[in-house]
Amino acid sequence: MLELDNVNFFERVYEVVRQIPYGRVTSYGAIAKYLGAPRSARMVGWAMNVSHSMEEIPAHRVVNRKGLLTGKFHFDGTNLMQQLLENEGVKVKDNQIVDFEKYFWDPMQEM
DNA sequence: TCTATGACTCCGG
DNA sequence: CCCGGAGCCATAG
Repeated sequence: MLELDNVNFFERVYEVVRQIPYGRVTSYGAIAKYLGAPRSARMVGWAMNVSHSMEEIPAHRVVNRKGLLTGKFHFDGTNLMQQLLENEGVKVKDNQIVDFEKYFWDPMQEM
């Protein structure tokens, strides 16, 4: 069966996430909006959920609009997501990125 | 087919 | 910024 557009949507999500520079972060909504589906931010999250079993996607660089590590619970370790971000020089406090606006990477603006 | 759910976001208070 | 409520939309059962 030929894959539908929603599969391309997933592939595009992965591609955008891979383009996130080292030490930078973005939000689900920004990616969704970049892909032309600003209302499908949740689908981006779903894409991340199934992506961890595929190629190595830096999902830890994708957080919600508040810079909160909402997906940390989906990582193996309890604080693995935070550790990965801090390893890239991103400060994380109480499951939230410090100076989120400073590290924010907007695909619409940067690409 | 319908209902529930969620790694979201926006809006009003 | 915090809280509660509503909108959105693909997936699971």
